Amino acid sequence: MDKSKIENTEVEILNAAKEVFQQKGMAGARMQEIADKAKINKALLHYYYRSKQLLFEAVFKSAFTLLAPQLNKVLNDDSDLFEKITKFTDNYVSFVVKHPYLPNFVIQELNKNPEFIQRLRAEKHFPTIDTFKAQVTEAIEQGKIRPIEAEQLLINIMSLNLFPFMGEPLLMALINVDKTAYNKILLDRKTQVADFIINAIKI
Amino acid sequence: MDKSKIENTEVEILNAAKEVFQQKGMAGARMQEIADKAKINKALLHYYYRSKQLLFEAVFKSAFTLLAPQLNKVLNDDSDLFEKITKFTDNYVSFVVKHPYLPNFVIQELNKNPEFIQRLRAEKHFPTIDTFKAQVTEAIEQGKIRPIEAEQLLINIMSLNLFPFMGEPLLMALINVDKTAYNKILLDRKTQVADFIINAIKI
DNA sequence: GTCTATAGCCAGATAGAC
DNA sequence: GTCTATCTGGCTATAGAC
Repeated sequence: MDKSKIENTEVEILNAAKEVFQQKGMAGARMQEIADKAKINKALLHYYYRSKQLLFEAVFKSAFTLLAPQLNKVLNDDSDLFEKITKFTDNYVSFVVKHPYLPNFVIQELNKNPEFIQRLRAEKHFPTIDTFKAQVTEAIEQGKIRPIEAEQLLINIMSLNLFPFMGEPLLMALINVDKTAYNKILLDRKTQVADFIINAIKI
Repeated sequence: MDKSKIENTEVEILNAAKEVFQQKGMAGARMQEIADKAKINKALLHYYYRSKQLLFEAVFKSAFTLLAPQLNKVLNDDSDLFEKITKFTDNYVSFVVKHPYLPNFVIQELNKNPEFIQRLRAEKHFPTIDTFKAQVTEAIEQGKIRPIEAEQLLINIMSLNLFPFMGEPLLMALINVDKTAYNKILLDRKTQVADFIINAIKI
């Protein structure tokens, strides 16, 4: 009744594969390392997933499925605009603490295979900007925020939230702090990023 | 007197290697592809650079040497704070148009080899935050901008400028536009990003 | 389903002719 | 300096025993 007995081999492999692929990417990942992490042998990887490519695709799909709802919190949650921004920046930091390599993995592999987008778009729950756009337009008309294109605002929100994690080593070097101090800075962003954005747009 | 006759083989190789490494990363790059691009054979790559690792390091160093002065424009240019932000966001877009894969390459390889930072720090012209920090502190004391930590402001400036390029496929999908429309949006950011930041901090 | 052993391929690196 | 040919190791994938 141990948890590891309940989870079957297929799941063990997928979890190990997530770790390795997300840290090393498709090109850098090694089937041997995944097998070692899953405490099985290489042959079993192929028994369950046929090829490295298919195992990778399972990992990628799973990663995107986890990331998409996070992004959707800005786009298709029906709370007030400022509240959404506040909740999103708070939530997102917590999400990345749990899955530190995931967003960067998704973005890098999308960069290398832009055609993945076509396939993802077919899935249900693929985020769309329409609701967010209407909300921004309305807030502008009501004089609540300065005029700004919804697309630009969305890019800004995403940038301010995703980049501090993706660019961590570079940013740590630039601001000249160690990992502990940098983590403190990231936690502060849970509230500071929303304040920054709201200050930028509110009238 | 053709340009390609003046440039020697070593430079041709480095240029080809830049293209391949910056697009595919260390793990994904192939020596054969670099040789093909440089219109020479694989043996010559080793003749000039000994190994893939050393060729990669030459490319990485060259890339960082190009990127560092760009980042320094925010940190150690002695113009006024608002003016710096404006100039930086304008310049940076132009820079990435010329070197589309470079910033992402540097960041990804730093993520995979955080120890590179130690070596880079030894170089002269490594960007430091001190001047920028003093400038932010002063602007706050003078009541020109709201209180904000210089580190957070720097992270915000970097995020808003670097991420729209690194996350292009993801952002294109989210805001549901094609490459042409997205490029237009990026060009608009030349001025919009600075406005956004200044609105966020000015009193 | 899980293992060991190995086939087969591909990439980095080298030898040696010119 | 530049080439062709080849070595060597490592990696994906499969065969086949249990």
